[in-house]
Amino acid sequence: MSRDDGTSDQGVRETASIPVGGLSHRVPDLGALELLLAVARLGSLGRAAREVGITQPAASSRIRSMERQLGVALVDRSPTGSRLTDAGALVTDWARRVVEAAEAFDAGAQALRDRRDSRLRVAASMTIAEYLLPGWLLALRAQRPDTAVSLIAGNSTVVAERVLSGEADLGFVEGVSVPSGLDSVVIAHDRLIVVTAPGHAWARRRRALDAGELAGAPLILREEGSGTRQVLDAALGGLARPLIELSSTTAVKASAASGAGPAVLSELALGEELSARRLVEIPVEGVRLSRDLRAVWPVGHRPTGPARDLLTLTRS
Amino acid sequence: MSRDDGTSDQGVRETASIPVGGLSHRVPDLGALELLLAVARLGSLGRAAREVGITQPAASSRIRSMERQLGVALVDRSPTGSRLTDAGALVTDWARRVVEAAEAFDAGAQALRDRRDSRLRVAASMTIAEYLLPGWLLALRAQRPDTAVSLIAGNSTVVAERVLSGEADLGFVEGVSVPSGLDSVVIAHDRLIVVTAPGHAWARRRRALDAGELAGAPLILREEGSGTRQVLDAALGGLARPLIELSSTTAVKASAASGAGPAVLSELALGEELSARRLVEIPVEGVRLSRDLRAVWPVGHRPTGPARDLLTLTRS
DNA sequence: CCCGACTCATAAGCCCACCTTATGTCCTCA
DNA sequence: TGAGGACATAAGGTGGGCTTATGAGTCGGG
Repeated sequence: MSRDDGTSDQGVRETASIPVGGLSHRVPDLGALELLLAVARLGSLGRAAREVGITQPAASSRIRSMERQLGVALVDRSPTGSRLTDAGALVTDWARRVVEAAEAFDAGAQALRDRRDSRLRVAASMTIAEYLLPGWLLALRAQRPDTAVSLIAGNSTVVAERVLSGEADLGFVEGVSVPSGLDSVVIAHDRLIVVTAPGHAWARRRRALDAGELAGAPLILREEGSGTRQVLDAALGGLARPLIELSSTTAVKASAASGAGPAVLSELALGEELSARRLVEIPVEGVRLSRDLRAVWPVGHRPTGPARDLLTLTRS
Repeated sequence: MSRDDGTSDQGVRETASIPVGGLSHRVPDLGALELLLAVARLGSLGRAAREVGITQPAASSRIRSMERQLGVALVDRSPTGSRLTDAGALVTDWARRVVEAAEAFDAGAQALRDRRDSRLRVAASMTIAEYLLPGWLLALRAQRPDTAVSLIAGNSTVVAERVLSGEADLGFVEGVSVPSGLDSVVIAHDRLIVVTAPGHAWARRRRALDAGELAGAPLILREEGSGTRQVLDAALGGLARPLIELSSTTAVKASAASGAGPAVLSELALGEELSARRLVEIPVEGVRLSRDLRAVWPVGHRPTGPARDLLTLTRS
């Protein structure tokens, strides 16, 4: 009420950086987005309200304030029910992606929480824990809703220790060699790929890059010591030449997308950027940039119960 | 409208609702996630607080309550600053994806808001508006922070009308033929792909599917009338055999991922599912499942100014 | 023809989550 | 050893969002 959003922002003085003036003031909260999805699915404010556990007037008001916030009518109300407007359908689709990301967050966080006494204890490398595990956990939850999962993240050594000591029922590691004392199965392949902004010269090449070209070109990279960097250095024989070194995958992606140069990243980190063409993949040949992702367990003790379910989920 | 969602939607019970007891009670709100990202980046609660426009005690309390909610310590506080714990690093990465989705939501919503008088008015097909445009707008905002964009979404006919009448400065359409009176350039290719759960028999095939096999197999599909369905029917000569018909792309993905059968979807909708191997692509040959995505403008009036900037962004 | 069941909207009041200001404690560095 | 930064704690205000209670429009059937 007191905050009428006029044409442009009310004085947000903020720091120098260009973007971000408080996302949370312009984007409805997760509860509201969930409610919107429920309305889309159920065709009625009242039923949607019941589904998310609030009363009908609360839902009505919440949708209305969301419409005010966005400046767009989202639903057509009628005495027979509510349907999304065209704009509403679009907004709902965007909302769905936020909610899906939140679900992945939740799945991961929930596993992280119950360090102890969970029915299924998983140890995983950072990359796997970060990018793959939340999705697996969502799938597992769909099959076995009552399975509590706990997660320990660390490097291969840590994972091996936990699995061997029985602190974890199942482990996931990346890398070529399997720690001794463990049986394993390959569940996927992680591949480092070279990407550039669509406008970069390399994006118009016909030929694939060869090892020499890749090693000779200045690249946007994660800092030395990161897993990604290690794989790349190993593949090139320690020759990778950094144009910039950044400390987060996101920073590398943003930098490459803005045209600063070619970057090398795990394909796991690049789902949307590639399909939306914010970045394009540059073929490379003659360089071994892929490594296996493996599930591991103590020799002879094939996973059973929930661990076996999870393993099944992850395998092709 | 080539859209749907809703008409006889009421009957679709979706997947048997899994758990969901209110995501928003288990996931911190967007403001808290933004704050966490700021802490990760700046290494200090106080500086992070300043960046997001709150006071240091507010930030302290907010992070603390987030840790209580998640049951995990996220940051190591010290008199010299704050660093993420291991768990915190993981949570921050998951949080980043939520925030990124929210940024895309915001970019889209902002364009949707200013129907009138914006400096750059874009008309786009539903698919493009849904999946590609938010990303482009984020990129555009990075280059030209002060460009206000408005968006009209509709089918090819609507887009053509708006562009020809001057109500839109630039249009984006999908499909083979370009409406007359418009010049165009291909900016990307949308491809329908066949996907299954990793455990499905097709996922172990060696050979690519041929048209006959695809036409003969019962598929999980969007309902008749949807854009996706039209392209598929055209490619197969109207022969697509539905195993289930669902009214949203998400429902189709979920159903396929749970192993119900093979599905056919636009690759734009499948970024993360593929890289996380929740779904795997089944190669197909002998069927034309791709269509061009084109930018369009009135014959002879090449885009200038912000429209040209946007166009440049979208092209390889 | 009107009653019951459904839809959504409005009004009034409560409550808690979150913010702010004002302090205190600990550490580091010059 | 004192200045300055970083975080924690305490007390107080405010508003957003919830609830209950009610009203109004539409549909369909006895």
